[in-house]
Amino acid sequence: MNTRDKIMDVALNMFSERGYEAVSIRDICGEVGIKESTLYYHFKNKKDILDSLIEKFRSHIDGLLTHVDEITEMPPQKKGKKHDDISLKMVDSYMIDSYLFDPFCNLMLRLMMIEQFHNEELRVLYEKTLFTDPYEIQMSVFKKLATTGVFPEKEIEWIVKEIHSYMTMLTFKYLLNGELTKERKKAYQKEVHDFMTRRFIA
Amino acid sequence: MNTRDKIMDVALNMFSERGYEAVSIRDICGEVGIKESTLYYHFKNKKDILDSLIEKFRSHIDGLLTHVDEITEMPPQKKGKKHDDISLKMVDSYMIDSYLFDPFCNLMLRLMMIEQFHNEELRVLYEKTLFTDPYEIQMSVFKKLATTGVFPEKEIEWIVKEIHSYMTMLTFKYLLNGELTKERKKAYQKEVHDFMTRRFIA
DNA sequence: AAATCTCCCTAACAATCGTTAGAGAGGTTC
DNA sequence: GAACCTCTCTAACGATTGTTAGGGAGATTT
Repeated sequence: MNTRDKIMDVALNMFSERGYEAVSIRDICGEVGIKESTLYYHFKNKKDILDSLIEKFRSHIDGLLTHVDEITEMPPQKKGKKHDDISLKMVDSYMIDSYLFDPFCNLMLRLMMIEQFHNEELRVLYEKTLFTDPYEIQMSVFKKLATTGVFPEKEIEWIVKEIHSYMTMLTFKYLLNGELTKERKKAYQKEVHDFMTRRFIA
Repeated sequence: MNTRDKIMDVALNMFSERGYEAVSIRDICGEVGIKESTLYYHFKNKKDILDSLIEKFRSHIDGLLTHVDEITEMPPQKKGKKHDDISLKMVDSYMIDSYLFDPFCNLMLRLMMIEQFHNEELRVLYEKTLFTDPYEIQMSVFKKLATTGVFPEKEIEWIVKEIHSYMTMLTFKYLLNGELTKERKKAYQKEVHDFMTRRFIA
């Protein structure tokens, strides 16, 4: 990892725990192992580090959304296959592993959570990433499932609201609360599984 | 309002927007209209302001929880009265007006949200106030409703989980996101009403 | 071989940080 | 009237903040 990436990595870890203003250039440089003036060779000022992190996150998210689009264009599942398979697969693989649990994304979500109240740009990104996008993705997935006839079309809106609210609550409870440990990840996954099982199988 | 209360009021407003470390003693004193040394007559140091806010919040919450206990000891509703009346009343009056919408509590919740990642005391309080307590209160209310026979007992756990997750999601989406405007409050209340209506009446 | 570019350093700048010593004005108690 | 208490002030302290000027070692280009 080059110096620039190292700075961004260390800065994100510190920003997401203590907040942007509370972290000093010297804190970051001390952890990276460089002098302050070296940091200013790679970034024009402190704000530039934050902006670069936001930019990196935006393109990361764009990549994920494109990927989700491809997934939902999959041909309909074979008959006989339980319909929770596809939804769980989508939810597990894309929403969770490469997003909520992904170390970079998880720290960025924490940073947005912390900074949203005095940084309008981050507030908008926070709302989009945690509320708008997941809801629209789930809606799109379930609308496609509906065309295969597994749900009555008119119930879809409330089914998605139910899933979305449950997963959002769990996200705040387990993934954006304290350190992201394996235990929290397991607790999160267990609750999602229980919910999906009860809602779509039992 | 005396000087001490004014300091706490201004400090909470600033802490909840920019975070504890990012707010300086001079910021607070400038807004209150006093010199820094005067602040140190009322508080022994900066941390003491935060501790006093936490203490105030704790006793505020204790009062609310006691009140909720009294409410749930109400005699069973008359037959024929729709069971959503009581739940909506409880939810509206106690969870919302005197908690989530209450200016002091709302700012404290934002402060806990911001500081939870590097203040274990606030993290624990945050988890209790936003997740544990509301869930237990709702569970207790609905268990009492069940004794009147309006719900099958065995479904209660999932009914409460459904309500709790929905309200938690809405709380983060509308009440702990941006400025707490009348529009957000209305949007929150509308979504709660729609959910309750659909879930328990339609 | 000379010149340029890349990346890091030492050393310092003015501004701001949390905090404190000590004084003074106004009211209450001996 | 002297002593005391409550509350605010002026003025300063050492430490830390973001940032910059200028230099040097090593690799690359001319």
